Amino acid sequence: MRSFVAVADELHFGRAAARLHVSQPALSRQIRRLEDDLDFALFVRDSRHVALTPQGARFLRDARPLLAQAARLTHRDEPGIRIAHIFDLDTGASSPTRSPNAIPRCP
Amino acid sequence: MRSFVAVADELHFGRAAARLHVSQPALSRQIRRLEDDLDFALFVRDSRHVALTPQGARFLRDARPLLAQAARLTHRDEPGIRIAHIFDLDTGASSPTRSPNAIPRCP
DNA sequence: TTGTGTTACGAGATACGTAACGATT
DNA sequence: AATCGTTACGTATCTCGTAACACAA
Repeated sequence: MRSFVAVADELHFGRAAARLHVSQPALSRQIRRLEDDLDFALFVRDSRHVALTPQGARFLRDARPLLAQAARLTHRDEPGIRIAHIFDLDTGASSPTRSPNAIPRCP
Repeated sequence: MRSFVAVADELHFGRAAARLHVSQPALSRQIRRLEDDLDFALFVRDSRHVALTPQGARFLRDARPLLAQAARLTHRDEPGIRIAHIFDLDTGASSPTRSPNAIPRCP
């Protein structure tokens, strides 16, 4: 899906591939595989232009927030700023038996 | 993440593996890989009990809606009911040049 | 001929299942 | 002894990058 969004942004497989640090054939295959999984076409390849299909545009609208949320999940404490939820502070304090892995990422 | 939710539901690797139609070692590796990617532990394995860590519980709260949304994206027209958005009706009608692939899934 | 997307193909990485292991009850 | 999670190991599958191809401007 990340690859799909990149291609949808660039509307150009070469530039999208460079942006993703992947070869153009690999990207082409990724998109085809996604289309096979979804059972509908995401792009119309005009062999000179790349355009979103209506279904591709719809998928794009839903894919962006999903990727954003997933990124938020995965790199939760990556930046230098720690963000905590009051409930987490609570749960963290209520079971101080043994911190499973205390990785001091922000010294 | 689907595997993680299964284990979190069952709190038992064997049952979760059966539910996912995968072997127990494979599931164990999947969870470990996810923990490695996230850089924090999701479960505490007591060699007799499995429990969520506070961070695992937090991850679970966020993972469920994300998976639900992803499933909605992937099997959009799977059931017998077709759901359309008014904007999609519009976009579909505004470019009737050529339907990229018209797969009549509901005869 | 140049630019762009797609196939072909061999190589490396990934993920699985079976089997063996360690720990706990 | 039984149960439950993990590690070892060989194998099948997947995915990549390079090279070759097809097609249009």
